[in-house]
Amino acid sequence: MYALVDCNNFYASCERVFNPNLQFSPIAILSNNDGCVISRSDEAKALGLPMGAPIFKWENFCKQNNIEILSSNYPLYGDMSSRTMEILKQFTPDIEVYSIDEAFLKLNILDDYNAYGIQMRQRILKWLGLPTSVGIAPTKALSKIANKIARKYPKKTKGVYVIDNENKRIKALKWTKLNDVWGIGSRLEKRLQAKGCKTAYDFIQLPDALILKEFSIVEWRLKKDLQGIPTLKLEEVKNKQAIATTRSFETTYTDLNAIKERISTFAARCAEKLRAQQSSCHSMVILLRSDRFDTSGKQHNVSRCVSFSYPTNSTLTLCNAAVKTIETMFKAGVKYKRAGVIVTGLISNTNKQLNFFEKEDTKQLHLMRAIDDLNFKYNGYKVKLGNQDLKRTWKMKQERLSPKYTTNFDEIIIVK
DNA sequence: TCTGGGGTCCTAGGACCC
DNA sequence: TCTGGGGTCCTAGGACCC
Repeated sequence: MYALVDCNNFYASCERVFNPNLQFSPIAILSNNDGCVISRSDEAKALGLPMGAPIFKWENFCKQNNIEILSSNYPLYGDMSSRTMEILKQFTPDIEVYSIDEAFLKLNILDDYNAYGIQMRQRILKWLGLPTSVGIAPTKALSKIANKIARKYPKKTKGVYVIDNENKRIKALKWTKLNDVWGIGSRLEKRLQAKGCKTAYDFIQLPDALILKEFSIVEWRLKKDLQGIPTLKLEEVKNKQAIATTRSFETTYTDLNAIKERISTFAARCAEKLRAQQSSCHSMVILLRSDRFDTSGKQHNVSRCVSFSYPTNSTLTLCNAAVKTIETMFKAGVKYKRAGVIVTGLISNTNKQLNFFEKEDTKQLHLMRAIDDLNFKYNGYKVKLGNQDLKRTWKMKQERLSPKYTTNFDEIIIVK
């Protein structure tokens, strides 16, 4: 059996743990740059504040309804997340950390799955103060649905729901709307509706042959999983395949130089992330996007891939390539709103293959180590390249940030 | 004035190989 | 008139996830 353990309203719940004043008030957490709402407490949901609401349009609404608005505090959430996962690992080593706030567990116990789920839930609540929902079923896709039921009916289920027989499975599938199925997004929902499907149950009535012919192997696997035939397995902990640094700008840019400065910083950040996990990349994708909300402006969305002759994690190499590439992508007259760098083809430093004709520049390796050491030592005062945004005229908007209670001694909670 | 960011997986099509 | 088949690798783009 598989269990899916999911923290309820994770970001909002993390804030509550350390700030009792928020215990009963509606809360909304904002995205980077304080742009839109990405997490809400149950009270805020009940008031009608939608997910993804751009805050500038909903500011008054929040004020009228006394919704507390907070900037996102990723150091706090990341730390609370790893504490949650540590607790779950006490129950089984077979765990897949699926996202910051949820994990799949493979359970091999003989009886009473419900009691087991209750135990997991209570331990996380008691030790961390975080409420969770637990769904248990024979497959991953079904455990997602069980989880949704537990979440939807907290009183009746006490936060834990187990699908352990055919009746429950069929009932759950008929209850689940297409769009609520894990793996069915809005596009797929439309295509399935055209086939006459409304619920997950309707979807699994479609014949295998039709699914393979008109959809793909992905949907076929999903169908099997929903039928109770385990097809989606627990994913091993594996190295990342890509590392990204992408941002929306706080304003739009029409000036190539400004974009070059930003893209150079994104590339530098990717290089730092690579070095931190002791790996290198052999290619890099540069993205450039115009303002999608500016309907009158010219739209221009491009991405371009660059390959290196041998795997690298040097800030110099990545920044230079990124800046050179962006020059070829930029179109004058377009208002650009977002850009990013993604490094792919990641390989561990210990077994990277060098090019036969070129020697790895060891000087650069030493330089990078020196830069990383300095940046670590003088936290906040970074050594940067000349083509990065040295003046740093922009800054991330985080006007309502809570303290880093668990990861910074200066911000630790004070008990009076 | 102000609309997130970081990932994964799949497919199609082209280039190239024997 | 007739011109194979099977494979890999790469890139771009789409869809989906939280």
